[in-house]
Amino acid sequence: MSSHEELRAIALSEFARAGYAATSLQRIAEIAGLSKSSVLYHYSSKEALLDAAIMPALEGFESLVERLEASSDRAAFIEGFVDLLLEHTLEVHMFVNQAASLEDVLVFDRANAAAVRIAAYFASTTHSAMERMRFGVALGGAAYLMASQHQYQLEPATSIDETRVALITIVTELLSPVPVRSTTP
Amino acid sequence: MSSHEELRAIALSEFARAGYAATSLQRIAEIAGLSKSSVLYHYSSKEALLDAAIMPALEGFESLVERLEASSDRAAFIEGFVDLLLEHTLEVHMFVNQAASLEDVLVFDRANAAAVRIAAYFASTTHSAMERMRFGVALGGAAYLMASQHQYQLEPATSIDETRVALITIVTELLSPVPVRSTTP
DNA sequence: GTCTATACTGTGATAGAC
DNA sequence: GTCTATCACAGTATAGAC
Repeated sequence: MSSHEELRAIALSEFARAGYAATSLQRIAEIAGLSKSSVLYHYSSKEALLDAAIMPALEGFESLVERLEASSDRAAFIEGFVDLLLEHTLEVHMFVNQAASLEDVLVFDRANAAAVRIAAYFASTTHSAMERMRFGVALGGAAYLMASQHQYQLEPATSIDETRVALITIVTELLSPVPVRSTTP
Repeated sequence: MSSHEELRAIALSEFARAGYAATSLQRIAEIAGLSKSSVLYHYSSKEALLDAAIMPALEGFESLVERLEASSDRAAFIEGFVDLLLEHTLEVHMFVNQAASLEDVLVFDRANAAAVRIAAYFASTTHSAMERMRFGVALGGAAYLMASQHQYQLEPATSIDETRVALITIVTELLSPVPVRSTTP
């Protein structure tokens, strides 16, 4: 692995674990076995390192949103969303845990904007506050679950496939028209 | 409002908005119209200020967990949980967004521990991975929704009461035995 | 491509005057 | 209770030798 790629991986892992602000270039350099200056040779600034770490996941996310807006295919969106969560655990963790505090960073701006577009899309398909909140709980909950599974390891190791199927099921249920169970006796 | 209380309120708001690490004592002092030193007269350190900001919400959370463990009353727990979310929006926002990066801070340690106790409680009542994930999505999603509603204001101002009822409904549905809709035609 | 040395800024915190 | 002055330190970033 090139120094470039290795630094990106280290940065992503440390930014996700300890937080962007709390992670110094010094620490990243130490883990890589380099000096601070060498790190800054590969990436011209700390923020450039953050950009590089997040970018692939961000682009996947943005293209997912575009496909949803173009096709309105909800089932495909849900599958793509869950797959994105599973594939980019660390980046999701960062987004969930630090998007708020990094709102002035370009790459997080774009991620936030994409999230807003999803919210706007679902808001435009319904006028019920109840359904809008179901969307929020579903997508936020799935992302949050992935983010925290990465933190606490108390689950008896559910397999990736099992996780994937369960998440798709739960999100699909929440995004479907309300079953109105109580009013059909 | 006393300086003491005012500083606590400012700190909570800034920590939640910009993040703990990214908020300097200087900034808090400026907002309060004081000097850094005066801030440090009221709270002996930055972390002491964080403790004071979070403590009331944390105690409410811990007592909620204790009541759940003692009574196993799920409905009461869900109501209490949602009410806690609505009452302590800023603190929830902080917990969701920064618990990971502040794990070495005492007050967040306790909050994390309480969250783990909830997860352990629900894990002990079922052996199905599917149900465990439903718990995670429900509680995480509700907390995440509250945290992000505070960020983006794109919702057409859902009332507190409406929000409360919707959240309780959604969480209750997710924590109920799976309806198995597809296998009962 | 990697290093040492350095500049500069901002941080949390302390001491002591008022 | 609030201030100014000062501290020691860590932060990002740059310059230049090798």
